[in-house]
Amino acid sequence: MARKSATGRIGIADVAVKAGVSHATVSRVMNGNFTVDPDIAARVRAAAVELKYQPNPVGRSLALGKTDTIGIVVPDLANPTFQAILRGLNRAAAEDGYRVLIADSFEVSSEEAILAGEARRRCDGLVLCAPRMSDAELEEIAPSLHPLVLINRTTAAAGIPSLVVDYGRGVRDLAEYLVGLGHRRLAFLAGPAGSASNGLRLEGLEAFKARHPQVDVTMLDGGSDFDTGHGAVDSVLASGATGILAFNDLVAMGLMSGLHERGVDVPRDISVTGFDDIPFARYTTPTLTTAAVPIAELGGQAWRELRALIRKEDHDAPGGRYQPCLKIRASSGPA
Amino acid sequence: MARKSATGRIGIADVAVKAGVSHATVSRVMNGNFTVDPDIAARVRAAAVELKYQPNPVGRSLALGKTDTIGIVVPDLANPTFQAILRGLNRAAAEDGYRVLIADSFEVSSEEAILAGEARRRCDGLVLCAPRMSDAELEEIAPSLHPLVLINRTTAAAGIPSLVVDYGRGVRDLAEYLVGLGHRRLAFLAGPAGSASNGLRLEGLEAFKARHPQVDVTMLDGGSDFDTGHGAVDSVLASGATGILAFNDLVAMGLMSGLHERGVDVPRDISVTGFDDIPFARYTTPTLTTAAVPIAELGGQAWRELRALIRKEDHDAPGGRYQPCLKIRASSGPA
DNA sequence: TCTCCAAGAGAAAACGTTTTCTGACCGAAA
DNA sequence: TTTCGGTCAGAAAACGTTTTCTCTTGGAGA
Repeated sequence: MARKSATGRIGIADVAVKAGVSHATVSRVMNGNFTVDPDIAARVRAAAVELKYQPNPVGRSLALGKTDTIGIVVPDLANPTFQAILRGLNRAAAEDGYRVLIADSFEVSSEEAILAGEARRRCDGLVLCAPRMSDAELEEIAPSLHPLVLINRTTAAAGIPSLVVDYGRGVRDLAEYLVGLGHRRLAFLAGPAGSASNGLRLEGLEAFKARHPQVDVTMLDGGSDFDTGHGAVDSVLASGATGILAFNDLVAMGLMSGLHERGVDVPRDISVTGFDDIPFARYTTPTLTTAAVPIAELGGQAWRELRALIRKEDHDAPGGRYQPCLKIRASSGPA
Repeated sequence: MARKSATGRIGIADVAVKAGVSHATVSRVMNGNFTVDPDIAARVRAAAVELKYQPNPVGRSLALGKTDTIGIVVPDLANPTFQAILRGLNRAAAEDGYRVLIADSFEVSSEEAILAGEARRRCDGLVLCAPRMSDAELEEIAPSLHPLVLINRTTAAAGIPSLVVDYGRGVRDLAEYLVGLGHRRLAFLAGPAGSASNGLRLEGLEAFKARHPQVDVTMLDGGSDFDTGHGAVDSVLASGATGILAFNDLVAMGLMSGLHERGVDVPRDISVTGFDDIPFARYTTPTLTTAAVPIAELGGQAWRELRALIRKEDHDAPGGRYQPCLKIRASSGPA
């Protein structure tokens, strides 16, 4: 009968006793060390199977100094973008035998640093997604979080790879596209004020305005979800714009829904564009013109960067800049 | 200057040396044990702050026999239902200071048991979401995973709380509703063959058919995503049904998109219903009639069940059955 | 036969905590 | 003055592994 340790679980000691060998030998056998006599190894394996021995990962982690786990900190798990990054990250990490621990800051930026630190200590590395904290704070804590990979944020701290989507370029491409269709009055339905990706979009729009002084671009306050778009119908109509650049696909969908309720036809009366190309964008009516970001791939790439850091490989060109790709669909048309 | 241990991190030993006390005393101070002289405690705290000491959770876990982490096993992280459960679970667990470790089986049911076992060993408890494994296998491994909470699956093994959504009831309600509108030919666009929740829906439909022998219900093969619905247009039209019960909202949306492309008007020509009431259901055109499941709440409840198990509280009425609630919207109308 | 070397297994240290046990010290009661 | 009891800090064990070090054994070469 299996003797149980204090915790009630079978430990390496139980196997050792059963097989009549030492702890060390059991450990060697379990780790495929070939300096063990085949007969003894077989005996140990038999004992392990019989006792249903499963190594305790916590003890293992302590001895090896690694957890085979990485952490991801996101501002909001409900956001499809972060969900996609998480998915890509988890898939890629799983292929290398790593697990993912979640930390959601629920958009409370003051908690982010503590949360990240705690997560980091339990893991071998960390992915920090679009942190809301200030540049100064990020730069200060970044070194203590190493190995660390940033997504949609950069920092001056050294040795921190950064994967960023070129939102500025994407929104500029969308604006150029609308102008090409003959639109002369555009409106930008902005995202959350503090958001770095919103800042990048604004920069892109500034560049656009510099090239097209004749085009009128109205800035409208916004947010990042359905309701934002749905609630922005009045201000959009009041702006007189015929081409609307929504912060993202969710906002665009909310807006289209609201416009539909008012009897405004998209794209005949107003063209609407989103951003992200979430899966649903293909299935709205009308289907949504947007800028596609290979977002799950971003998660996969984040893992590869992190893996290189964990393994201390120095690999070429850490970090990277992702170019969004225009998806022209039915929600946009001639002015 | 902070002396560094072999791993390069500051440990309790460094603080002890700095403050001129023993490990034990530092540990006591860090854990708010009041049997320590206030002067010494202050000295220890000062040393800890100066060295930026942060306790190593792995060492802590080993000593305490707990990780303050729970695991969740899902068949597919890309599925909005599981995302919502994860979100609810994570939020509720975070409020109690617990973290969530993800394990995605990618629908490979043969891997589920191993995955669950590995996840469990790193955590204090496990939530198993809609496992695809057989009843026999589930019953066999369930005891070894304790504390364990099941979602959308039950098992004969003792002491395992189970939170299930009454999909059968939901699909029956939807069917009754369509019949009430005058539909006499229905079609059910089924989900994945092995899925337990699909099984429950089928049971519900059987009950419905028993009550309405005059109604014709066609069964169509399906799946659980957009493309399934989109690709099912032909078979749906061929069935001659005027009321379509889609496996879930995603399938319904795909179907509506496909019907729209064919010029079939929903709900004038055909009524379509979904299941789940995902956030997007409110924003499709036409808005989607569906059965709402408080799915994120399910995640929260799963945490509370698990917490009770971890704390060894015996609480009343473990487990529970969730009744879907009809959301009548614009995708359904008179036959 | 003696020495040397290699192979292989056990003892013990290490990882970083918590906690029990032990012992020193001090004040109060006898 | 002695003893008892209580307080508080340090020593050491415990958690479950891995790994280094040490020791034994057997075989080969001189």
